[in-house]
Amino acid sequence: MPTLKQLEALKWIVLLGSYERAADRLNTSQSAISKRIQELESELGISVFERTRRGSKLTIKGEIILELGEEMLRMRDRIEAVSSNEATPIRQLKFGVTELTALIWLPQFVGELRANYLDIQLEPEVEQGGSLFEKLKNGSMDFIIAPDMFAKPGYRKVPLASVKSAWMCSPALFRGRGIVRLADLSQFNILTQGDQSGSGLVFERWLQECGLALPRPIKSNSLVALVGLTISEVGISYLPERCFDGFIERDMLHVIDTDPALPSVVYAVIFRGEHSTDIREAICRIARSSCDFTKPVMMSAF
Amino acid sequence: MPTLKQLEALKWIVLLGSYERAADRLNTSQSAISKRIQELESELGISVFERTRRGSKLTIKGEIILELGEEMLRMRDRIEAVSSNEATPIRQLKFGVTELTALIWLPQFVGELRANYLDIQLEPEVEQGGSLFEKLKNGSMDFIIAPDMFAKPGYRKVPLASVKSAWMCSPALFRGRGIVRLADLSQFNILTQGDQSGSGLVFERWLQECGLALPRPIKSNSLVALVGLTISEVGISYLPERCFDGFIERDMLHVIDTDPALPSVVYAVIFRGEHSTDIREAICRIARSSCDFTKPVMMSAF
DNA sequence: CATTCTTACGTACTGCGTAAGAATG
DNA sequence: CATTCTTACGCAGTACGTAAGAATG
Repeated sequence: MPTLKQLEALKWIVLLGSYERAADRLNTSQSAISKRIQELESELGISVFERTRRGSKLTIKGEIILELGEEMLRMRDRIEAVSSNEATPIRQLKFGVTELTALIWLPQFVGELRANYLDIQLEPEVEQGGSLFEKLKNGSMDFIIAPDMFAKPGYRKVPLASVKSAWMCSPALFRGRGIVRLADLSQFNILTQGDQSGSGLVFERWLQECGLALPRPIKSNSLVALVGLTISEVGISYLPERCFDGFIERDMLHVIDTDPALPSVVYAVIFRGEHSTDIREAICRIARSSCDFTKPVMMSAF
Repeated sequence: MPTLKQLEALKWIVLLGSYERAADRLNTSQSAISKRIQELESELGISVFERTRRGSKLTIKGEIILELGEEMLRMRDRIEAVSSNEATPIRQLKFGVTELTALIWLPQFVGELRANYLDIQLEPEVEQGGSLFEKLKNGSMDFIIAPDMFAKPGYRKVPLASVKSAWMCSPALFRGRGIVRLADLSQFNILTQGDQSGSGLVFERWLQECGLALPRPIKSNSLVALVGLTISEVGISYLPERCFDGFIERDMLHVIDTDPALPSVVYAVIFRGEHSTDIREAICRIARSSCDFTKPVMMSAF
């Protein structure tokens, strides 16, 4: 069990180049630093430094540990920052959306938001539902627009729309019309968003319910990547319906109907804490009026 | 300075609902758990629990601290995992690309990769250059394809292509042809990828060199979001040249020529460690043959 | 021989467990 | 009065500093 002190020692040794300088920086003695590293190494059962000659160098694993350690230390700093900040001031409005929203109605939403709150500095981040929810939880976002499947009690959820997905592939892979049996899907490569994605989760549950084992899927965290890979005949994927009608018309994508159809996902505006405020209401109103998960998207370089 | 033990106690208290059960889980006494929480609170100078009645509830800050703490604990676990794993087995190939690559030539790349290495399970992640490099550093990716501006020594970089950016906006905002003075740009809202992005960094350096102060930009981490916002007349942005020619032809985007033009960014395949292997060479060869940063992208829902 | 890390050893203090006390419903 | 957290107190082991020793170039 490595401790933060050990990782902090490691960080400063690497940064300053010697145990002594690290000791100075941390207001302690060289021997203490030496011990921290020794304990780190003995507890992990590896060497973080290559103790060859004078200048010690990090081992491969040492570098990885350093990197993870630095991230942990940054989080510790954030904990301290959160603790000292009395009621964070009126910073900018940070919010998150998924790629689907970014592709379709984010501009509309941002436009209206800016029209109503000219003086607010917006910072929209695009990530998968799971990551968005993490960031909402840990306080680095003010609200998110995402599938509500990640939400637990303690959050204010305002539903926007239900989004339906369908299996799609390149017509070159499969052109069949009618309803396809699930077992027949497994002959194709499955392209999927990982379990950080709302639709990814839906898919995995659906798969379990159907009792289907899928052959080595290709995972990616990006919707546009998935669409591109699907069009390029790498495999089949489940994509939001309607949005890609442009591709279907151009015969670049083909919808596969399955019998237990893929379930829908409900998108919602989600806030930390269950209370309501004027601004929150305004955001929801604007989101509700701008949102549209069916507008066709065209994007093609393939 | 919170410690991991304190945060771990917090985590299990919340998870199991009582000090006692947390103590059991951590093989210690209730009083030890109580002390850890007390120390956590006194060191941070806040309360993490609302000590009302029987069932104590987390405070708002407490929830945020819990969340950050859990992330830290996950990282500690990863450190231990990295340390115990002797030379990770032949897991899947995890790699990262930026959105630009995902939009244009990722399918081509994945297709060729799969043709050459049928048995490998691919996992392409799409993120900004900075995040990709972090993940390469901390060992959660095998290689990345990104602007090489983040790389330090200790990495194998194989350049692919130079990508040039240009200022663009909706023709509705500005239609002027010739060369525009920089000062005149500041009348528009600037849309920018944050400093996690390669082109975002380039932009900020460029801005400093020009001595230009930019008026409250809208930051987003997503290229498609940026393009959408630009087309929707929210502001001007710097986008890769050529890729969006389709929009320019359709009069949805307009290029603004500036005098010190925006500098280019060199994309590269980047690996941890400077050595070369057969697989690495193969990856580079395939990347070099598939890559194409100029193919026009069409994507429109706006 | 100068620099840098490791070892040795005595000490101070942190954090622990037992057990009793306070709060709560 | 049962449950759950806090306090009190003595103990043990951790982590530290000083100072001397080993390695390296």
